[in-house]
Amino acid sequence: MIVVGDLQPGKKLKIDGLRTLLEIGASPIREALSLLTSDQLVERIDQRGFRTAAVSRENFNDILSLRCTLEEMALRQSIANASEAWEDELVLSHHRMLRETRDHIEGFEARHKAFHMALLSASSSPLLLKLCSQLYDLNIRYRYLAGKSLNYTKRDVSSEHDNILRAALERNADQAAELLLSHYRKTGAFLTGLIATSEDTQG
Amino acid sequence: MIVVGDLQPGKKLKIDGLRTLLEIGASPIREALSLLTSDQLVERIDQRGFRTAAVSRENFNDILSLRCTLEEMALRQSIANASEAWEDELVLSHHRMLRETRDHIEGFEARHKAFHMALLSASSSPLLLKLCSQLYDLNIRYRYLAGKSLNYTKRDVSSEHDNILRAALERNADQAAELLLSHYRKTGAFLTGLIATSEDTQG
DNA sequence: TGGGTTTAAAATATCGATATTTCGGGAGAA
DNA sequence: TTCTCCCGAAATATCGATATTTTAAACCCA
Repeated sequence: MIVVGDLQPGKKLKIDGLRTLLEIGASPIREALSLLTSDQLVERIDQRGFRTAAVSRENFNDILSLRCTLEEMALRQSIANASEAWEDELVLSHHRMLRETRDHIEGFEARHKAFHMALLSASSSPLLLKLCSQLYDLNIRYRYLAGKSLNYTKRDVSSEHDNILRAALERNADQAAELLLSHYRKTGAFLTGLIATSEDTQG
Repeated sequence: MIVVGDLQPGKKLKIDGLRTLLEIGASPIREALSLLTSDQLVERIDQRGFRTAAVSRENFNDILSLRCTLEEMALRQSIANASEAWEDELVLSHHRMLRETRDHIEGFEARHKAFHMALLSASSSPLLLKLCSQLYDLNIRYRYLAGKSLNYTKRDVSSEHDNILRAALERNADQAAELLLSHYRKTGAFLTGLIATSEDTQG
């Protein structure tokens, strides 16, 4: 709900409110919020409860920058360790993403993440993969906040994805990394503009 | 307690045991364990409770590799943003570390971390700093596990620290980064050997 | 004797309730 | 009017207890 934007950034998370909303006790909620705290999606304040992580352009650029560094690292490792099983999974996730794009826009985001994680999945570093996954979620949150309306799926991401896929399958790490980072920075620059307008809406 | 090694790696964390040990209720313990889960210090298993994170040479190298990448990035940012306040804090933390080395070995680790974090502290990326802090804790855990006996403080780290400090104060990012990474990799290689012997002791 | 099932014990996850802390309003004094 | 102090309301953090799940042993049957 935080990622998708159902809960406003910087908003106070009243446990009692969530309790009735989710129809479960307070303990599981506290536990969930505690977990999300370390994922940077929830902030904890002294003895004043929890709130959703604030958003800002600085924070967004921070995420984007880290993401580029880590994903490039992971991608190069992944290509270096490439196996046939990895290839299969990559092609499969790519196809599923395309199919989902046509049929139900709903599941696209999940497929999109699956594809990007598949690119990195042959990396030998579990820690790195986990960080990339977390940063992906932090980043996607901004995309949702910028407005689900932005039909960014219609841009030219499709061909970008195709090119990344091709480079990866060709084991061309340099090109794949360049394309991937370009892909991120392009959407990043696009979102940065949108954030500027809605910057003051945070509590 | 996990970092220092009071709780064995891979060991099951019985809530009731911790409850009597720490003399507090079960709820705070669950919450603490949940938080540590995202810090990679505690692993959660389906409905079977928690356990301390397992250790392995792969995991150690994983941590070390990420640490080098992220700290270099942070250090370069930090030096780029260097201010007089940063200089002051850096020199201060370095001096405190030296003083603690002479007087009470106990507090050395805290000072050591403070010094290393001070090096990075002028970085413009809060996320990056948080990650570095987490990775530091993961790394230091291995040092404790390898044995507190290893009087590594007597090695030659002191001069290494001096050189890093000097390079940082001179705003020589390249040299500082090289020295810092060399510093980590040297102790890393040192620990890797020790880990090999105690690898099978994990539950 | 060995395998599979049942059953009891233990541990976990959740719930309801209490105590502590924080937040906001209102009364009183300068 | 404005500042301070105090009190009441609300929310949080913790506790004790219950229910669900897991684990391990005991049992029965082949």
